[in-house]
Amino acid sequence: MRRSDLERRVTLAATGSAVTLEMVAQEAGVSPSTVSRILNGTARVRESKVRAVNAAISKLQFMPNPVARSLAGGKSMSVGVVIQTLDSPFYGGALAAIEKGLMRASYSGLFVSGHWRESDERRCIDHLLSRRVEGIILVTSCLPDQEIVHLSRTVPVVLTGRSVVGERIYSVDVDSTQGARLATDYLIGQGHDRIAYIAGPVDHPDAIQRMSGYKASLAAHRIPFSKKLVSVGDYSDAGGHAAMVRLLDAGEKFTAVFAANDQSAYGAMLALYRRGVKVPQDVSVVGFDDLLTSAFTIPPLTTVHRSIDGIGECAAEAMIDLIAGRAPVAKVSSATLAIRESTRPIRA
Amino acid sequence: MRRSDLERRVTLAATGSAVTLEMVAQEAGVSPSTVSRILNGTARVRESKVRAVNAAISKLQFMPNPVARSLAGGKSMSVGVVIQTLDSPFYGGALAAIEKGLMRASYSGLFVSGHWRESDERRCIDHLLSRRVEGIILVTSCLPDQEIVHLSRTVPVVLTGRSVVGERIYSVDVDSTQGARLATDYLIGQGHDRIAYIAGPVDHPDAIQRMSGYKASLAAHRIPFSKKLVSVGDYSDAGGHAAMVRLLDAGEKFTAVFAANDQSAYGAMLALYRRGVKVPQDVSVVGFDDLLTSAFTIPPLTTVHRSIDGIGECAAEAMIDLIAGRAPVAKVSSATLAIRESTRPIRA
DNA sequence: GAATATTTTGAAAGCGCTTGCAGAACGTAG
DNA sequence: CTACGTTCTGCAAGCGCTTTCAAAATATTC
Repeated sequence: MRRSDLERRVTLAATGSAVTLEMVAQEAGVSPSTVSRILNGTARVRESKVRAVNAAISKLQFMPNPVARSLAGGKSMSVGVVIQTLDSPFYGGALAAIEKGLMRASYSGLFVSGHWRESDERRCIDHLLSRRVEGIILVTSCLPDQEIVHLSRTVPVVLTGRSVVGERIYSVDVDSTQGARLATDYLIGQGHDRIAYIAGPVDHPDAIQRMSGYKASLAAHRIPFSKKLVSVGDYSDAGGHAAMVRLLDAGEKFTAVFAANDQSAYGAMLALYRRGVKVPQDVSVVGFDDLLTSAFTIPPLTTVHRSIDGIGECAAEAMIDLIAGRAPVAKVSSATLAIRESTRPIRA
Repeated sequence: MRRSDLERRVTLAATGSAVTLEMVAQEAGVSPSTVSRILNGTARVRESKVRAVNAAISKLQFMPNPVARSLAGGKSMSVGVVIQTLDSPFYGGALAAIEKGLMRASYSGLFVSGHWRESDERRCIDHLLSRRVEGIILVTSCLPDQEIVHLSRTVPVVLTGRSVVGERIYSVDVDSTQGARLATDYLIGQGHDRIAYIAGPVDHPDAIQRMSGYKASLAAHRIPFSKKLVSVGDYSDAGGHAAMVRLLDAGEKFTAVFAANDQSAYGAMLALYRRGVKVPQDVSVVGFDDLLTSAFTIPPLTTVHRSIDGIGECAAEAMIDLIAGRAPVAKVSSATLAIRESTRPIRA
């Protein structure tokens, strides 16, 4: 025996269950292989033995050791999830949904955050790979396409918020363009034609989509696009605030603002409030994401709603499919507009 | 060979790195044991061999397989984190910090959410145990003390937001009482004496602390406590909103409100706004938690600040200590008040 | 320089499970 | 009843690493 009895006992306690498959086999009077086969359904086994083994399992309260299982079978039953930041309500929701979807297939998620930094993201991926995850879900990754394609040669990849094509890649693309279009259309429908836009980070694929939705809507309604009405934020409250301040300082007139995400909208609304500009009386504000809190801002925010849960679960399911070698079936619902109190028709 | 070459190649690809410790040993001209020893620093090894091995490692780009490591060494280098909900900004922050702290000791976190349900929480714990986590961090668990003590016989436990004593239990207790006291004291210092309180769930240990801090402050300033000024919420925006509506409908007068957490405060402020009550002109509002967004509400919220990051990192460090068999050293900074624009001195 | 104390090292036995292979058990046909 | 085809089932060889034990190499002492 390698370890002293005491040590061993401690380890056993520390690992939860000391019951091994071998003990089950012995108890049931069959060989370990048989137990394994019953556990995994890898072969037909005589009914009587199945019963004996099941009895032994519940009697001994056996729980297969996933670590050993991974080592022997080469699969870890876990998938890595790279998220940019855990402390945003938006990503929190996505995470919760992914966890749920993964759990359902009895997979575990290893969550790590990349902080919007390519280098961090790479490190995270390495970490996950070293943990032998069976797949990686990239939630709004900031890595270049090519690198993602490369990664997909090692493990299946699911990514959200952007679209990359590849054999073992699945993009849960939420088509932000359409959502942005929806928001802008609505504003225009309410009579606004000087609509400011608070953009997301310029190099962010998702932000680019949103911007283009905004532009497309303007174009469709023959409203000229003006650079002066665009102020770049960074998807954060603070960024939205600063962007609005810049807009206000520039003195350009507008009756509505479309912010690339809810958090930017929060910041923008605060800046407006500080300058004594009333929402929605003087300026209408529309956000994007429909965070849980957005129904409770002052005033409650009109915003583009996408089912974060839906996206997360879809990503998880797609990953399970990919791992199983099946082609995932797409089915993300499109964006809708949650109309609340931060917008109103422009007065004639 | 057990698998066909093709299969094997696929598996290798799927697991990231095909380089094994044995290959390194061969390359360096030493035995696997030696490589292992160098990797883990478990014994002195001749300098020349160390160099050879390191060279081989970097040449082959070897990454030790944590799965094999776990199986052989009995440790999984991962700790389980049970959180109630991922989509609250508060918990998100805690999570991020825990992840960071764990990562620093090259541990991974397995995050699962219990949804405030005892049964879910138990299931999560079982899941984590079956994954052979080396410890479990319970973020505001709703399990009874006794069950936690029991769990600690299996793995070390760190818990936040409440205090349970036990040999392998460490409570990162944040003493919400003091924070609540701070907030109420401040309001009183500003001349308020009719201070409403929006409580958290009545059976929540943390909520009980906050409530008692509120009461203690009143008592210390000889202000009678009135049940009529207390309205129970559930820590959510919606709950805070409802609680405030009830308060307003009851017609009880107050010049300030202290909400048990920021989200309740958001809801309360919205209810106030809807009734045309101005914050802070008519009523001052104080929250608790200092969520990232709280600096961007309208008006920016005065709130009790506790370093969520600090708590999370502290929990992670304590867990590492516990796993290593060391006694964790406590060091959570106490709460402070972030004074912003939702409060003001009462006019005489 | 022999004898002894130390430090390094390698061989080998696992960790708990999966799985290829071949033998055992059963069934069926001749 | 023998021969042959099917199912079952057990044996044993790993998965990649850690660790014990004892042998090998080196250092120390007289």
